[in-house]
Amino acid sequence: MSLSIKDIARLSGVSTATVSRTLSQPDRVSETTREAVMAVVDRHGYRVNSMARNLRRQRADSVLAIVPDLGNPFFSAIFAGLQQTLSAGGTDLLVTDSHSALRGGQSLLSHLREARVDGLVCLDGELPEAARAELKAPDIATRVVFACEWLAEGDFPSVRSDNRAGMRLAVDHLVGLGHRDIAYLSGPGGNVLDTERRAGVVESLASHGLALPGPRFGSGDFSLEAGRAAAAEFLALIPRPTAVICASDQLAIGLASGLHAHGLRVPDDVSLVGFDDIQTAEFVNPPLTTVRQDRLQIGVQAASLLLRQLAGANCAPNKIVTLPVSLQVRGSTAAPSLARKP
Amino acid sequence: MSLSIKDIARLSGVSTATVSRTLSQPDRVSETTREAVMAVVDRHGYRVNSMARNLRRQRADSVLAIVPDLGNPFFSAIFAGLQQTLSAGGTDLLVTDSHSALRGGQSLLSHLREARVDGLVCLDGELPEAARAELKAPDIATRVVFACEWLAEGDFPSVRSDNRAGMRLAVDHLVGLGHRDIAYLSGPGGNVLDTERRAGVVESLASHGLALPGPRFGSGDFSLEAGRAAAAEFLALIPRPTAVICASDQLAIGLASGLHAHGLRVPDDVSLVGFDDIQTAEFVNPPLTTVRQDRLQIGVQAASLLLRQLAGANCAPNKIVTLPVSLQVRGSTAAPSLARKP
DNA sequence: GGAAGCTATGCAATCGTTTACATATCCTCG
DNA sequence: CGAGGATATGTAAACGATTGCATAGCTTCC
Repeated sequence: MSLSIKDIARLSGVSTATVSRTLSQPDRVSETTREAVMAVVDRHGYRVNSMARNLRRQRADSVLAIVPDLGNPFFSAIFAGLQQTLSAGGTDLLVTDSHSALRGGQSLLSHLREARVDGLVCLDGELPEAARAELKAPDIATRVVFACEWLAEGDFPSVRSDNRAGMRLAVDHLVGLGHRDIAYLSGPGGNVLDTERRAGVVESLASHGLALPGPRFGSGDFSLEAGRAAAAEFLALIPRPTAVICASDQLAIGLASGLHAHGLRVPDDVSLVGFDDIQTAEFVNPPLTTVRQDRLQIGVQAASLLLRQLAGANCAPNKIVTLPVSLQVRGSTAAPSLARKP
Repeated sequence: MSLSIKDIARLSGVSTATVSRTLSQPDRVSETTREAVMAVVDRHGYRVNSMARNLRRQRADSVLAIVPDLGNPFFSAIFAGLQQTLSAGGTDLLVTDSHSALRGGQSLLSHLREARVDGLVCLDGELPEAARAELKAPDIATRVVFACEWLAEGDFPSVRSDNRAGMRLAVDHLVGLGHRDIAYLSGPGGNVLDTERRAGVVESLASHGLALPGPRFGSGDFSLEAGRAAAAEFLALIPRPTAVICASDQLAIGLASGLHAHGLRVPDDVSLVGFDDIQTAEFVNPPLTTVRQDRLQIGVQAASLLLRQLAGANCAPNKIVTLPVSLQVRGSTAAPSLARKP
């Protein structure tokens, strides 16, 4: 079909070695030769065949990002960050979701094992046990970084937001407004983000001499529906909290909608804080006060961490990059209403 | 590093040819041999090296999706659809955005030309002239499909929503509510979606004996900011329209916010219709009436079209798949207020 | 019993590069 | 002038699979 390096060599009267060198190490050939070869290359629009090159070089020049759900818009900005950094280094980005990666008993690592990619950016912290075990093999572990979520075990390098600091901002904000009865709406049980965020809330409340109301509040995932469903649960809490910190924006938005359906107003009756700062947060009514994660930056950092790792700069074994977060104060939080106190 | 087919051959006492056949055409080897080989394969966790296989087979088993902006959450669902269909056929999904694909005078096609991918799903209809020209080369054109957006020229296969039908739904809805002065808020000039949607509006208005107000209204992109900026422009329209159909949800949401800032209420003073049905549409206040595109399905169809194309089923040269849309009626549209008429 | 047809396997070429090593040319310097 | 060191290029062996062709053993059937 298209021309190979042999054709170019023949057409320019040199050996394939010289053509190869002209293309990848131009200063290793004489100017005369270089110009002659390049002329032929340009005239015919020759491009090296990356399969052959990769086979020979034993690298794929690409990495795979695994997310829980490709359809979740939360990840877009992270992809943008990954791509931005990777493409600058000539590396391609493949994407998949855990579900299809694991379908049919497939290994999470098939891409790695088949040498289709050089490394993995894993954005899913809830992998099945079998997958976790595989990741820890010594020749694999050095090619994986986690981002956003991570594994409690295993010491993988990872990039994450400062979840605890975020919750401290949220708690301080609410306490500053005068709230004392503050609840935490949980995400998926066992999820590392949920665990971390809850711990952050507990920790910060404690520093104000406060504590969460007894029972765990919320169950299910990070979704709108779970938030909506939690409204009924909220109504049963005694004493009723004046503010709720939610494990995600989706939960907060869902909860707001559920509370509204039960006749409660935000922030008049209940203050709400989310986590993530998804685009929608700014547009719900009232706009959601939330902890903002810099998702683009998570992508950028994860990519560059992985790239360094692959380059053999095995500098820090269990390196963890923690990114700062900020509180976006909007309309869903206000001082608790005094009327309800007595 | 890891085992090659030679090692497996040696360990199981057969030739590499037999190992290869055992793995890819199991019925071509005897049961005895198959079991012996598979035992060795399983014991050592052997996986074929895809670089070598791809080089030999002259295919990459992967396709590249090119979007205008990876950070735009609009594309998430499309990626999910693409991935879902591709992975079922053992094909990988690479993603990039036009910007990085074209950076540094790179060709849009470098991935194709370098045999890194078998085909392209292009979701960007606003490619620079040079890129368009390249795409039309005969050996390239058969490996490309467009989705969402497309090129007016060139007869590429493409998957798209029924933009005109969507606008007919919008117009009929508004006219049914009693609106007669309906404006169209344009997206980027020259964008094929904008052109098509505007034409849909014009066409449908005409069938009701109506027409757009004279001057083009709106300029810039599909973004929130452009919508917000268009509010001032809207106020200058005489007579002032009672309803606006926007080229995208983002534009509609931005416009709503701009109008609000100028003291106009939606839908009391102006009705608004968007296009896309992005997640946020449901949560803005008032919730946005909009034309819903099935983005997952766009992905699914685009992937299967490309796969068929690559399989050589050159059935339909300039095949166009048009997907149905539906109108989501929400709170941003209402009958025009009578008070303003006189 | 032998030709014809299967089935199961092996041999070796091939895919398109990169690169270690060898070679040839030219320059420099004592 | 000849040794030694650059510099520029070529030769050919990988990289790890797939597959056309050849071969050997077995059936089958007249």
